[in-house]
Amino acid sequence: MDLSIGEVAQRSGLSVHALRFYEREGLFANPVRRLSNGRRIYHEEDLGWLAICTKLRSSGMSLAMIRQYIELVRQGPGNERERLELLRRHQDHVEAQVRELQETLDVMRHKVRIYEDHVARGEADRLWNPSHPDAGACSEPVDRLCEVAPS
Amino acid sequence: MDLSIGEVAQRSGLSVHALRFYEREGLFANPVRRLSNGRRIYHEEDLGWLAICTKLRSSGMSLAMIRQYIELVRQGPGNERERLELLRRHQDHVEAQVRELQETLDVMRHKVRIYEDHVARGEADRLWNPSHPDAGACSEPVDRLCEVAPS
DNA sequence: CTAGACCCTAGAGTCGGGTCTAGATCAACA
DNA sequence: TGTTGATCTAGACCCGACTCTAGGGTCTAG
Repeated sequence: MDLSIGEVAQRSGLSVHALRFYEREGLFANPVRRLSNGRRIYHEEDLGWLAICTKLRSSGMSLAMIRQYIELVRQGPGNERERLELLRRHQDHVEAQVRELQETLDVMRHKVRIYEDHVARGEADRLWNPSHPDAGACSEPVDRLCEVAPS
Repeated sequence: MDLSIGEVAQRSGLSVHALRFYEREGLFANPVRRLSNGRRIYHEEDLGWLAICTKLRSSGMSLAMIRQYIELVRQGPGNERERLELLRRHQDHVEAQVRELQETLDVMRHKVRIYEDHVARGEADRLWNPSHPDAGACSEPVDRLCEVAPS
């Protein structure tokens, strides 16, 4: 069940360019083999790894860190502690990201709700306009727009 | 209560370079005023906006999208629906990110737990080694390493 | 009066992560 | 047989978001 680079691209969602690039960057667990004519052959398991890779990437792990991990794997047994440490570090990192995003969501939801209210009431014209000539008492100052805390 | 660019940099966590860059990119709600000698003066409310800006950035909103938003604000009232739409779009985006990160976390926790188990049991040497000469029955194939689903 | 801290502009450089191009090879089909 | 279409390599290019440099001004303290 050999796969061409095109098939792998389709099934992994990465471009053929990206696949070649990843290979150059040493991101494959097992070196990509070639047909006698030089063309790459991949296998199902490469797709599995690419799926993980993609997840790691989309969670902000750099290619450099992925390479580090896969290098440890290629070195074989004996460095499990290091692998574990690396994984834990990224896990912490992702957890921190989630917390940050949740905070941002609080802010966003707050702002969205306020806009919804005012748009719904049709009062929108008199609000949220820091520099309108008519600003006066009715419009909110810029720092209203900029409030950070959702409460 | 005027603030110099240096003070704003300190208090916002952005570099003076970044502040000038943001200004060029049109990311300030109200245009940054200058002293007669050309130096920028900022105010407290700019810090508020910068704090939001930073949150938006760290949640993956591009400078281009932030500029779009702030341009709507500068245009004054009448475009609240557009602002709302823009905010909602980003909110959806952040929510999707959180879901993705949660999935990634499932994978990571799973892998971490397995590594912990095996490191703890001191059996680590016989596992996780796709290419070791000794591989045989004891070691896990690469696709074990690459499993995606945590269950 | 001068040193040092801070600021200015325009524009070049950097970095990560790809993406694309040129020029060549090769297989299959009409 | 010639034309697709997929692949190959090396290396150039791109984009976003800064970051830094050069060359200069300004302010304050000693």
